[in-house]
Amino acid sequence: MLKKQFRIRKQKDFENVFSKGRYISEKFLTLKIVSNKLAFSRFGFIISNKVSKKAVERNRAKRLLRESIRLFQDSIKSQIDFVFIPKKEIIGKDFVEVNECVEKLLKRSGLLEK
RNA sequence: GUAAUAAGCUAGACAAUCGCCUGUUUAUUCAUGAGCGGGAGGAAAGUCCGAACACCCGUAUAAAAUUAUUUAUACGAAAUGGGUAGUUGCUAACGGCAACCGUUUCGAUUCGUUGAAAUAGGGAAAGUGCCACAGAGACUAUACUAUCUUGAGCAAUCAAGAGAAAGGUGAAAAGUUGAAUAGUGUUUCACAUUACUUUUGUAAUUUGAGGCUAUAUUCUUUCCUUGUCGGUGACGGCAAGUGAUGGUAAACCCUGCCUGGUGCAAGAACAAACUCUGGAAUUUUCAGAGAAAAAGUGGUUCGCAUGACCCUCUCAGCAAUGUUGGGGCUAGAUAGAUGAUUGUCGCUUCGGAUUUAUCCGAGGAACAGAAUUCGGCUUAUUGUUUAUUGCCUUU
RNA sequence: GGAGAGUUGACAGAGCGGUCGAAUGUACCGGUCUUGAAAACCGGAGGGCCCUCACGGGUCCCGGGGGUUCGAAUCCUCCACUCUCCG
Repeated sequence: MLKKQFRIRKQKDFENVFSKGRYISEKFLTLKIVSNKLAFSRFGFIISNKVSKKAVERNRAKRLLRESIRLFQDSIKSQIDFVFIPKKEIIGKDFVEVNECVEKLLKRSGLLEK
């Protein structure tokens, strides 16, 4: 789980990412990225009611994504805002599958440091 | 053994590593570290009811003021609309809960009663509406078949009228149900007498037996009214009466009771400090207009976690529930915390092995996530215990 | 978090408790017209299950369950789903 500092929380920040960012998508995940002026990277997650009507399933998906990002956090370049938008298919997936998908996305974006 | 219903309990446990939100103590570079703590439910859900709480509206009173208005306190009248509906009790309140009453269904019965289940259960004897199709007629009753009387006709039949017993239609047919006795009318049969007739026979009368039946009396039964007894009451028992009322109010409506409106996105403070005009004029307050700001205005803080709270005990009560004493503090996020990966043990399914209750391997563990709080209802759902009823098997 | 509206055939969309499996339009099928098509005109047809070689017949279905009523798409109630609004 990420600290509050590293999450995107403001409406304006989300709008900024949507208007200026580029996007990459994998099986059941879409990623939007844009650079920011801070010293660190920030992450946001959007899961709408259309993904699942049950709050348990939406929270579950969000927690898995955040846990996966936490593990990659040290190797990700700074000064980037990330927004993850999962699709319906994420419901029922376990941590290993989600983690693989996140890793693929980050590699394709070229923002992973070695 | 199995199924249904009702009630109760439960919602795997422990440990390790890496993380998240938060209370408090402490350190300093003042937003970070360290120490000690806390961190989802029985439904947190649906938002179907109710209450607390906050603001607004209206009314009344008081003060300032006396044209308006403002502030404070108290209350929620009337109308409309909405809700609710056996009785008594419980509750902060409820459409909730408990006990009882009535009704219905099923079963048992020694026919006196009794067990189980269900129950939105005021008023149809205040008024209005509706009752399709069928049927003669569906609420100011009516007359199709059949019956009787009168008239027309050779006859078939037609017309007018009577009465309310039967048939038929329908969910429902005019109205309490059934029985006994008396009895009027009508009709069938038998015998006898009289009249007519050649005879067979026909007509009338008496008697006997049978069918249908107006009416009367008695008994029984449903409802209603009155009286009386029991019960706080719903209601029940008994007695009397020249009493007799179709269904529908989850149709309008009537009656009793409840209800002012909006919801924590309520609302308050901070950032945010000012100028001008007008009313009153000392402060203060109200209305209107304007200006200003590093950025931020969908910001931050409060509301917001001591409560109709939880555990245990005493007493009262059939129970719901109330009460006495003791102990406890038990989530508080806001793009929204409670997660990830493992190990051991427990439960359980399948397969294999044999020592027949153990081992090995592969799995499984439901419904579901706080968002102002609480009381209910409803819906979803894992395992298990008890009770009742039904069914099957064995003794 | 809170407040509301709706759900009828393949699609849209009417529908007084009775004559309603249900108006009407689009789409579909057949026919007329045409060399052929379109348009126009005429006619037809909902779905599931059961019986039937077939024709045809029976029964259930207006989002789902339960109730009121002689009778429910319509009235009441409990759910499911879809959509809208509130700083």
